[in-house]
Amino acid sequence: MDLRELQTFRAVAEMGSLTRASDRLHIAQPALSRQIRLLEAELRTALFTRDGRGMRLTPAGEVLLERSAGLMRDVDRMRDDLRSFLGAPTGYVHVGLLPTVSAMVSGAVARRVLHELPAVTLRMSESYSGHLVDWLHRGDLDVAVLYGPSEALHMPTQSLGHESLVAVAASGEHLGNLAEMELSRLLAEPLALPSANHGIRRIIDDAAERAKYPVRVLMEADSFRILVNVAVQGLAVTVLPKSAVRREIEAGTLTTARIVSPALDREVIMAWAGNGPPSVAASAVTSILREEVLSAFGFSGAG
Amino acid sequence: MDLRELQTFRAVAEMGSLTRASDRLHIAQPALSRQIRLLEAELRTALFTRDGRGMRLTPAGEVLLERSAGLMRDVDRMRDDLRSFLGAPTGYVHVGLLPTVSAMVSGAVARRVLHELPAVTLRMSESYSGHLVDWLHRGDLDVAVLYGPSEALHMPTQSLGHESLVAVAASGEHLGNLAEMELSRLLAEPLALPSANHGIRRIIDDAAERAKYPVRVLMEADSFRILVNVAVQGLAVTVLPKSAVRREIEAGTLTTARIVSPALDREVIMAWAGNGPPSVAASAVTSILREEVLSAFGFSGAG
DNA sequence: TTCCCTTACGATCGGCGTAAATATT
DNA sequence: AATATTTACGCCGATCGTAAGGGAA
Repeated sequence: MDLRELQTFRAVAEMGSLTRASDRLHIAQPALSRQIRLLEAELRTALFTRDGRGMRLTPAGEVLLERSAGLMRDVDRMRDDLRSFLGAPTGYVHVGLLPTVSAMVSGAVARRVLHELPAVTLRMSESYSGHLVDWLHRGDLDVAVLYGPSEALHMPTQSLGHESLVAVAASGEHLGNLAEMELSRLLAEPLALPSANHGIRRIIDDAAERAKYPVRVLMEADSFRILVNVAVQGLAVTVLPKSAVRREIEAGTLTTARIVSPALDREVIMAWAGNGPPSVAASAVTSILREEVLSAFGFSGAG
Repeated sequence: MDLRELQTFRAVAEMGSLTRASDRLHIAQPALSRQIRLLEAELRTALFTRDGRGMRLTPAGEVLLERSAGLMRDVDRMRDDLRSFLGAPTGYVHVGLLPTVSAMVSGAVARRVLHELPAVTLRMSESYSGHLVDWLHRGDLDVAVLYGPSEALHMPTQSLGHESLVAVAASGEHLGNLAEMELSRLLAEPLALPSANHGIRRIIDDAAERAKYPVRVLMEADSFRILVNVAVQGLAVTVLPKSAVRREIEAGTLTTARIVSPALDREVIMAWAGNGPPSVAASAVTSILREEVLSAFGFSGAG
């Protein structure tokens, strides 16, 4: 068993065909056929069934595909760490960001990593909490910025600070010049919110339920950009972290009001995949990411 | 980076010399020199310092040696598991046993594994609790039988049952024909015990301390065979699990008395290394081991 | 018939082993 | 001077790519 054979196996398994894998790997099909044959001989187990229309994994093949994934990651990370040993952090780092966080820090993080960690290949993915947590558990992400609470994540986390949520509406509409707005009053406005189980929505629903207020939304949208656009149009009021709409506030297109009775906020945390210590490169990127999040959210230090 | 290169690296690092590693690997020195050179080139890091008297690891080399160990284990286990997929469990299984347990079950376990799991290469190591726990944590052992309590081991465990300790002496000496003996009376006899921090000794010391009895030992010996021999000579009384001296009891050379006020016992547990699920072969051996321990100790089922 | 995997075979590349050179204590 | 690593070089084996063969839908 060879790392090259394993890589070939994975490509074939993912492509479902020697022909397509040979395109991706830039190796002739017969060579791949031979590698798979040798691998199956060594393991004394059929990894694929050939059905004249491609290659499909046997149960044993499924097992190998699963287990080899972690192995290949470990190898890559070890190689990167050794290369980082003398000189600059080197390697591949995959960061997960929530859309609102991404909007605030992705540009600055990208710029700083490019300048300060030139040997690091950075990948940033933007998605929702549930997905990010899954990816962390699967080891696809090195680090992610999410919203708490951190319990039940079953992985190492660090709190960065608490961020308050504000009601957001087009300037001159709905909110008037109010600096504060009670939750009960907010819930009477026409609302555009994310759908159930998204971070912000859950906070609002929980607070409303505790206070026995009903929540009636005008429309739901699972993208904070859509929500911002809807608010800009003056169609509805939405709820967001204030820093996510800083630009629109400065441009004068949106106004905000702090929500009170109760005050709504959420905890910003960093989370790491639990499998082994982070790579040198991932640690370096994490430092930058932490600094940028703290500064973008106006947090002081550790939360 | 290649698994073969990694294996070569590890051999050189452990031998401290290309020449000696070439003996062990049955490969000419220049070939090894070349492999190391290529590996260092790929990682862009010196792994060894050459000082005319051999090869010594650099700090980067130390890191690679450490991290590659887990990797190679993972590879081997994956290969074994795939080979076990169709047909009989296959591969290498390392079992750790305490001396007393080893005396009772190692023969039966070896026989059954040989017959029932012919494709498994079994290795059994006998040592004391502290060592076994270390080896489990380092991943050197697949499974071990130890004594509880299982707390603070920080690894998966299963309780097999509680085993009572008995006072052991040569027939006709010290114990007379007593079936039971109070702890206070036991402590007045000339005692041969393991030294502090060994499992049985700790139980005795703890019980004595709780009852405010002083513990005075005639001699200490960190081997249960020595203790048995000392007891057979009629020189002292010792404390052991009854099943460990079953043979001598049947031969009539030793007699035992159950210890009461308080009754002393210890929990027999199995423990696994926490890193990843056990291999197919390890699971199969574990089943046999569990059955043999339960039967040797006269336990009924799960403890 | 079409698509895809397998077999066959010549060519190339990489790695091993022997032998000589070099460096360090 | 002795010991151990590195360099040089010829040889063999492994793997690749091209081309032809074989099954299944």
